[in-house]
Amino acid sequence: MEKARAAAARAGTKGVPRRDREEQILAVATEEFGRHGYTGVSMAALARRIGVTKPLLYQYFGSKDGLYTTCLDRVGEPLAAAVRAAMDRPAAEPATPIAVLRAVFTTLEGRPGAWFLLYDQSLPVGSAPYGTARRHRDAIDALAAGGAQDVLRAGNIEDPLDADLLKCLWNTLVGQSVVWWARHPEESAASMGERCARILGTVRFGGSAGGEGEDHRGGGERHRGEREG
Amino acid sequence: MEKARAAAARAGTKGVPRRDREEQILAVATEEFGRHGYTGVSMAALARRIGVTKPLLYQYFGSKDGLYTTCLDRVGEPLAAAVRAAMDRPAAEPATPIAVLRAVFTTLEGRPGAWFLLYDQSLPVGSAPYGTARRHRDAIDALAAGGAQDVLRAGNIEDPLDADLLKCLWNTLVGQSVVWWARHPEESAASMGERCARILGTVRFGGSAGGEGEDHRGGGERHRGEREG
DNA sequence: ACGGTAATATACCTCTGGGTAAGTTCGCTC
DNA sequence: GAGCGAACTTACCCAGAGGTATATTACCGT
Repeated sequence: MEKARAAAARAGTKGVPRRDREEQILAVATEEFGRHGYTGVSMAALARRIGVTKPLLYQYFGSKDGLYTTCLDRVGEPLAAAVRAAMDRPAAEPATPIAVLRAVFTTLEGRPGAWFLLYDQSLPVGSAPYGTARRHRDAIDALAAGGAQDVLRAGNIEDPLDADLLKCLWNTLVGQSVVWWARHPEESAASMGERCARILGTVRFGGSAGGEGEDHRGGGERHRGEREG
Repeated sequence: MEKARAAAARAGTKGVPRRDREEQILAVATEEFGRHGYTGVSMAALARRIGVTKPLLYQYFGSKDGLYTTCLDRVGEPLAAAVRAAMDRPAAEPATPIAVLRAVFTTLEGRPGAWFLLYDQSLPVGSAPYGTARRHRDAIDALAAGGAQDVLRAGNIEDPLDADLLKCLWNTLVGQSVVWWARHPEESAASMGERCARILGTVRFGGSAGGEGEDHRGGGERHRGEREG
């Protein structure tokens, strides 16, 4: 009886301590969620990829939401902290966008796909991960908003909508550079920073200076609630 | 007998011709898919939102994949055509990125969320929509790649990876401006174009000129297959 | 050596979602 | 105004996914 059992069923411990397993699970889960999104990853498939079974995931993280939320916190908090640190310059030199970019790269070294967890479209609206992701996004957005406003004011633009748009634009710029990084694993955080500095230092939109209206001041739009979907 | 029937079961035609229904379905589906992604939209929920039932969707479009693919084609082809037209300038004036942006806005007027269909992460890898989306993305990417290379060459940068990164960056920049537009429906395509021109004409990354390495020539990296996930 | 507990598996439940078969009503034509 | 095809619906099937109860094994301190 034991032979058949041992061959078919290999239940029981594998000698991996909980902390290690959790770490491993979080690493793989972050990668998978980052690649396929929340709804695109099934717990069973995830467990299979890790080499354990579903109940283990539930025992350790309670639910899919719990697992996702944990992954989310593990990336969102360091990220916001890093950005905040990069923008808290001595005030002599204005916080350059490149510095922020470098900080993000450094934080995400080894797990670039993690960025996506914050911007996952497939999160069910109203779910716990949805709220958590939004919280983290908002934290980063608030920082980016300040920077965007500074940049635009330097160009005589006061329209708050312009600033909001620039903020969004910048955020996805950061995001996409991370995405590109994820597809080029041979790059290090440092080399990514240099690459971006090089590129962004070169681009000039629209040839010369502003488009068709220098010294634009917008104000017609009242500030609205900013509530999405 | 007829009263109870009429109240409970309202089967039968509603007098809407097939073409109109299809158009209506495609409009709503595009919006929903754009907002929640492929996996985030269920056929039943979609049908409910339209005011019909599931089998009708299947009768008209065959499958969820078929519906999504149809939506995809309805946005991807005009988009690529518009971008191509915007870049096919008389060669005197180099195709400005802003012109491309305006073309995209014009094409997407009234359905800004449609952009997302091309970049939906939640598409099951290997599915028909996945392939179709990729085809359309590639078409646009090819156009963007040319522009990116031109821009970088103007700044003495030859590294093909830099060009590829800039291409991706630009694409998501376009995408995000569309996303922002979707959240600000009071903006027209024209006003979006102006707004973007204004903003992009103002931003200067890194203060002055290039970052920390003028006249960079990269070549160590061989050109690779470029195959994602 | 041994019992307790931590680490794991099997087997199941339930609900949702893609997809389908067969029936029902309307509008138009002869 | 009878009938035929197009426009719909109700009611169902089945696979897969989230989640759980319970059994099983291995490590570890005594």
